[in-house]
Amino acid sequence: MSSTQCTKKIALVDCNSFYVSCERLFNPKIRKKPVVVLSNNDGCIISRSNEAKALGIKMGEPYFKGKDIIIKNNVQVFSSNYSLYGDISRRVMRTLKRFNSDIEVYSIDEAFLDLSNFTDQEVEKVGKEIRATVLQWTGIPTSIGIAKTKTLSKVANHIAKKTQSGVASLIGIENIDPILEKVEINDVWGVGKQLTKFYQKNGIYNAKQLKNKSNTWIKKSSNVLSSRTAMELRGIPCINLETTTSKRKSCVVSRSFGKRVEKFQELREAVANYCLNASEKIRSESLVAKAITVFVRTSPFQRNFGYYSNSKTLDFPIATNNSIETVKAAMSILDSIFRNGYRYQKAGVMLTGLSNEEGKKNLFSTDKDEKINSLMRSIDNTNYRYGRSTLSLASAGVQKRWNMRRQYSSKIDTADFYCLPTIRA
DNA sequence: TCTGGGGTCCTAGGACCC
DNA sequence: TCTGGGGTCCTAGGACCC
Repeated sequence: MSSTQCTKKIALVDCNSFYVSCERLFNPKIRKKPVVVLSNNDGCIISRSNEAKALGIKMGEPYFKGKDIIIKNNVQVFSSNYSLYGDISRRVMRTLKRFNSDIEVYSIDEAFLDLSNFTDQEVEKVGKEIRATVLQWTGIPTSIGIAKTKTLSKVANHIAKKTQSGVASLIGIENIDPILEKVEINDVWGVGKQLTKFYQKNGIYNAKQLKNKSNTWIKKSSNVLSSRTAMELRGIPCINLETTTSKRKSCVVSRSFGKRVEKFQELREAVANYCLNASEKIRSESLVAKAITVFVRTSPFQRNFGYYSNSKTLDFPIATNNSIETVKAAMSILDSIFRNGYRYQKAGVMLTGLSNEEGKKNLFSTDKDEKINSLMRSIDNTNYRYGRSTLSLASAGVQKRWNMRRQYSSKIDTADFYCLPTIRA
């Protein structure tokens, strides 16, 4: 059997500056200009155009710290608009599925594709075709890296980002050591801050050096994940393509507040709202939760007011997705972890131990449960039709002074007819 | 003044059982 | 007085990803 037939060929398709590219779709005026998109609450810079990167604006930098450069260079700033990005993302993924229906949607802007069916010679051409098609059909520019393993396709993708064609393949290259030598250890997929520190202390500064370390040493001094990374750098696939979407195991809704919150009542409202969102989300996926965790905290960056952070978990007697029950549990947790005299910056709700709804019925199920379920269904339907929080619980409040800031929103809604761009002939 | 949000997996250590 | 050893399960915390 020739090597062409038995080696895997994995492509990683990554959208370039994804959130910025989405904003640019509907706003041609900002196409060649420096643009950034901010995180929730307009807190950090989480997407940058190449022009913005060239100005030295860093990924994840707090907005207020980058403001000087931004104003001086007339950088266009946008609050994040996740319903828009989610919608564009689905279009991109749908396009990719035309080339291979078995894709792994890895994140909102990335997907792995199995191109093993193509020959070594064809694969780069196919990559270019994928790139051109996505660009033509969705308007989103991508970079594509192709290699024998996922970890190596990440490496290839780094290289693709710097090339004119936007596509880079490591397939068919006899010795990739010279390439790996140029990849800094912290740029390797699976190597974060802590591992970088650890590897550097042990004389490992680039991908080639990690590749050549013995597996037993890596496993002993780190863990199995790290040895998998090293194996993948050697071209041996250890991380499978996850083409079937598995049910999630937890659901978190948490937000930083637009203004610091000090009043118990306001904190209660916020947590009740997060709880409603989380419950609705798991209901929409036919899941029930075994337990709920609530956490609150003050800003970790401004400790001059005193730092406080606490969380607590409650188990439900019977797994549930009923908002009335989750809110009640959340409120009782909050009662016990709230401390007076702090300026709260963030709170959140976590539903854990999720499982399928069908398993929920048991000896103790009653008619009352059925009534509550149908109530939840009609709340969800109404909110779907007339907008979120048309129907809510009294504890969720109406003022929402704690709501997040979104000062720079483009307000583009792909589901809204009036937001369609107009084309003048 | 102003520092995001949502996931997964692994490991160590404790509780518990026989 | 002497106080084993091995297994499982659960959880909290940490590290990583985008």
